[in-house]
Amino acid sequence: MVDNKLIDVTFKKYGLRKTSFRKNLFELFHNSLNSLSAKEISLRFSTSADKVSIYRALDSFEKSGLIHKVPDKNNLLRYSLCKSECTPNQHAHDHAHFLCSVCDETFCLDDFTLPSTKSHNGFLINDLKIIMEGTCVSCKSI
Amino acid sequence: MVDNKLIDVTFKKYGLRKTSFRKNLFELFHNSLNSLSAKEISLRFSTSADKVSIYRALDSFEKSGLIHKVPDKNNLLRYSLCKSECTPNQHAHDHAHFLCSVCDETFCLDDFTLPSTKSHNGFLINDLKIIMEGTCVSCKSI
DNA sequence: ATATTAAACGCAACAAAATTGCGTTATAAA
DNA sequence: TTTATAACGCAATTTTGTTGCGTTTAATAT
Repeated sequence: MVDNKLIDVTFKKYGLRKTSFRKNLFELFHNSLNSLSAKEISLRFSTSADKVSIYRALDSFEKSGLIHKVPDKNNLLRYSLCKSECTPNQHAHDHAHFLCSVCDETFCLDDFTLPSTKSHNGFLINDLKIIMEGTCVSCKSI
Repeated sequence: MVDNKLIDVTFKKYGLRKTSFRKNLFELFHNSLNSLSAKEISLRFSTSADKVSIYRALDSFEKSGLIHKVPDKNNLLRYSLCKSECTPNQHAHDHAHFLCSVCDETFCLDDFTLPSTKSHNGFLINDLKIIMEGTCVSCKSI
């Protein structure tokens, strides 16, 4: 369960309306160790949430800078909670993403440092991502 | 236009049947500077190619090691021609991928070296990709 | 050259993911 | 409390990719 104060502060910071659905969605992200797809979100809601609301909420959360897209093994839309430093315009994701070949989950490896380059052969680089594939900690030990 | 000898050699190497459709598809990849999605392929064929044939050919080309999946800005299946060193089992893609925010195209940056790590915090890394976003050379100069 | 066999084709149907439209409801601000 | 607007929820639609299956075509053996 997430503290009401955190919800207030967060929603205010990101300029989001506090509807009960979006508060639940935020809680879900907050309590999830890794990323979420629309389908996973749908399954985790007891009261069946409309998929359109899910998609629109995700879109809105992303635009505000609260969550960010992460890669997915099956090309699904998939999101993770942003770090507190992120703003709508500037995301501070200096971490790598890890896709587990066994469980298909996506993990953020927060402490993996990315190379910092601004351009390469005339290509202007605004954003650089590292995506790893392999076996995650949990699946390794099975 | 691609030389018939190249087609012969390539299809033999990768164990592919020389159907007229697949020869055209190979030519298309060979003449493309960057990557192709199923939709783009479809549009580039004058004689409307069946989409199922496109998907199956792409799958077959990929499995043989002739082409490889590249990331796409809109979560589409997207492929690029492999380097000659690639085999069905082992791909030698030590390059970064660049996604242009303006034209949505994906480019392979062949000479961008990737870090080589085999594990991180208990995660076993089989494959590591770098994806850059920004403005490509062509779009920059517009 | 011809027959054989197995892959590739092409069409229809299907499935999953995501989007659009629109009238209704709920939130934030005036 | 009123008002403007964002969010909701339902249906319908679009887009992307897949499966099934009978037919065709290419590679191999005869």
